[in-house]
Amino acid sequence: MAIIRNVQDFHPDHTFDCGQCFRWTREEDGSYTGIAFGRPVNIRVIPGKAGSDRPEDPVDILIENATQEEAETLWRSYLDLDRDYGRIKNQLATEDPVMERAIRHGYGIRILNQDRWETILSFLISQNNNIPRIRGCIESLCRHFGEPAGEYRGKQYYDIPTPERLAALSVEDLAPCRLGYRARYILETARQVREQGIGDTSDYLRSLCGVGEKVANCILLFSMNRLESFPVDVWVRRVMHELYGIPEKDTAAMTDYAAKHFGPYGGIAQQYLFYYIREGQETC
DNA sequence: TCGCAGGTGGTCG
DNA sequence: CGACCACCTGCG
Repeated sequence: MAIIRNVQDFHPDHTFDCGQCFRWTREEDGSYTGIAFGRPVNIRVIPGKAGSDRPEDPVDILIENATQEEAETLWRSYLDLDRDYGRIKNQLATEDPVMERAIRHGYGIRILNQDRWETILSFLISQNNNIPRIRGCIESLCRHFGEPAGEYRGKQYYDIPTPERLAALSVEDLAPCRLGYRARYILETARQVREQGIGDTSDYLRSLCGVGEKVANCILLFSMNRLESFPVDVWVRRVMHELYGIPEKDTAAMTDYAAKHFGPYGGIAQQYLFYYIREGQETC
């Protein structure tokens, strides 16, 4: 058991359920179990020194199945704990009552620093799909083709399958994962990554089969520290239309608005808005 | 039965 | 270019 003390602006519900990740599961006690760095862990928070539990009070983060050293070297960075979200939130909420409300809703959101290949696969699968099925597809892909990553709390975990492993498969091999037409995207992308390596630019991502503007922005934001990236999906489109008055189908105008008003933190703003608008739905 | 779900690629005009 | 539209699959 490891502990990271005195953390502000972090809430597991907000961070793990704001749509950026698909392999974390909420437990009965409000903690989350998931896997990264090839290691399943459970993460929960307890009140910090202050003892109360107002949103602005610091908490201690408990990480089960990790050493204290792993917590400091891996998980602190994964959870983006060294960034000053308080300052970013103030900046975003200034003269923006919509954003102020959204931030009050998801005050504990942090942008995870996820594995790039996992993020590519995840958001290839996410297109034209719903969240429960996305999670099922990824789970199935790992179970069928990923390396065992150990047992935890009575459940066997598996890593995300490597590009090399997937590149050697056929669409028939992937059929049990029920990926639909995305199976071809995954195979072609895996083969391109095997041939060319995994690139680190927006243009590279866009060159992958099945990666368009939205998915590329998700990959940049969730795994490459590009916090200005502003993925425009149907939900964000809805917010930008209903709450900011931008024409429903004008993606470019939404992107421009984000660049102008949210600047270097467009992606963080996107997560507050996404979490805010989706809360009203309660579909998943 | 049919539309829809965190889009993309292909095909028109 | 910009505006359609098909697309696997499973659920309501």
